[in-house]
Amino acid sequence: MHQATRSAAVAGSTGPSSIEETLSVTKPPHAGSEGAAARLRSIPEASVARLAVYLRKLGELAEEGADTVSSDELAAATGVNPAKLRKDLSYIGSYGIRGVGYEVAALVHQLERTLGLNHRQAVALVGIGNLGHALAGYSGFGGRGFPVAALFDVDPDLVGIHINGILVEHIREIPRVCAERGVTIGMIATPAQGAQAVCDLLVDAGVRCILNFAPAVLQVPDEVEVRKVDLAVELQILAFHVARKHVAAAEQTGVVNGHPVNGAGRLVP
Amino acid sequence: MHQATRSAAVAGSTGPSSIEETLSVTKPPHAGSEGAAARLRSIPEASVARLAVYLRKLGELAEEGADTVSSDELAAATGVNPAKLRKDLSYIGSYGIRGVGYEVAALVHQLERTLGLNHRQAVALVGIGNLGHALAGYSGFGGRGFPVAALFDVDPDLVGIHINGILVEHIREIPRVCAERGVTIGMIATPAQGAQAVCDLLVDAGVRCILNFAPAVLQVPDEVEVRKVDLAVELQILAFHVARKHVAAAEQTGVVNGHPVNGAGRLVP
DNA sequence: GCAACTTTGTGCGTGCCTTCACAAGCGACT
DNA sequence: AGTCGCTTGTGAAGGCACGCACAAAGTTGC
Repeated sequence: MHQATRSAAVAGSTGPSSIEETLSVTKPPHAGSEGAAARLRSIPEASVARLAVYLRKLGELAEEGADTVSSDELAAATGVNPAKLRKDLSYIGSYGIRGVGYEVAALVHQLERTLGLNHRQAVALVGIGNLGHALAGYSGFGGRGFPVAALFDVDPDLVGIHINGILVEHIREIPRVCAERGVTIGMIATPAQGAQAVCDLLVDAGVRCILNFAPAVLQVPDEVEVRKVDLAVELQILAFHVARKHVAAAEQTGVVNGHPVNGAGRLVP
Repeated sequence: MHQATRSAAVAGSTGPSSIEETLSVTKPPHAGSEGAAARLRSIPEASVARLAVYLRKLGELAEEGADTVSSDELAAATGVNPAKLRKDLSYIGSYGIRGVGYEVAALVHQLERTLGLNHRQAVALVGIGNLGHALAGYSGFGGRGFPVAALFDVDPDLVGIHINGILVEHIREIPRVCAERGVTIGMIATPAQGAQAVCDLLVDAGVRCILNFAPAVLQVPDEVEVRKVDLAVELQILAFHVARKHVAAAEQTGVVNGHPVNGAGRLVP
């Protein structure tokens, strides 16, 4: 494929690069360094994803004027097992009060610190097509500490226009612009063909975390983190469940769309 | 919360409702029914997601005129361990030829059958805002067997207009329109506040699979499958990794942004 | 027809994630 | 001050998924 030094980034729910470091908690002495570094490294990827969900709900609760929440309340509101929630929160420290619950404000603060939201993360978006245009205008980003700092495309009709006050520049400007504006996160919303080239540009520009919307598998160096959002795959997973429910229902009645089926789910001729 | 009879649908990568059925392969005799139904039910959710990725790559290979692929080739192209790929494919049956590989055309056919793509899945999209508009115009759906059959919103300025030739209708029409057009999959791209109400309408209309883009946890009956795509959470996960890499780099040099840090990653005053 | 090579299919060990269950701790009430 | 009730934090167990490594099976070459 591309190069042997590159690792394929699948980046589903189980991130590969974070797992291999997990054993570092077993590292011999290095005594006294039980601080943020060691703790951050040991949080399971699955828990990190949920921490972000807790944080959002806590924000709502804070606006409603809540002082404290119990793990049961927060778990119910976020659709999570209460024990799992407590374990998730225990990864970032003991900020709960037994017999009372968690202090909302304090927990929000700690979660934001853990998730790196105390620093603004400048985001660059490449690919101003259908989806890219929507992402560029999505208010949910800037409002949550992820200002879109740069837009890129190759289409001469798009380069030069402004979206939400941000200039669309040619992708050849990626290295310069990303360095100037301190971009830490890149989003790729190009067609599949161009995705790898854009990814290489971002990596060369020093971007180490990438959110990939293109239906392509990106090859990146080990130190780069890629997460993939694949809408077509999401729909296909749902289609699988539609089919599953369909067959399950057929087993009950023995009929699919008016045609009898045998045990193998095939139409009986 | 809403009702006790509803289960919270988190639906990350590990779907809850599909797992609990997995033991059904151990179900006593029912001899001879080792067909599609039992097989479909026992495929792990993680594998289903990868099957969709394999299918896309196989489609490309077919266009390039490839007759067969080995598991090693396909695994490299999709960023997956070859053994894992073979195990994934084994869930849908033995369609490989030892010493040769997999016949591309046959495998595509079997994957499409398993993923329920041999039937067209009509999709309804609710919420024609920023993101919804992009989704409505996203060519990746219709081209892959997921025609957008209906669009809904509450905004009177949007109801009545056409997008890609499809009329935007008021959400109060959801029950009628979804039934008429045989909608099997719903996509929710509304703001968080309205998501639950829209979800209830879809469920009442008979939709059993939902893709939720709204930053809200939906409460649904057990028989409904919800998958969530949360862009803000994706970015926060990446922000976590930015922070992690940042601290890791600081441990190497002992310096963050020109400020010395101690083992806990805090600035030394 | 036989041997050597290639590739699939899978049994098995390992490790992560989840969940249960309970001890420890904190507050309130008497 | 002591006791009761509630909630956190965590040890331990079970389940699922991953990946190695090898046997089974088919193909190619002689």
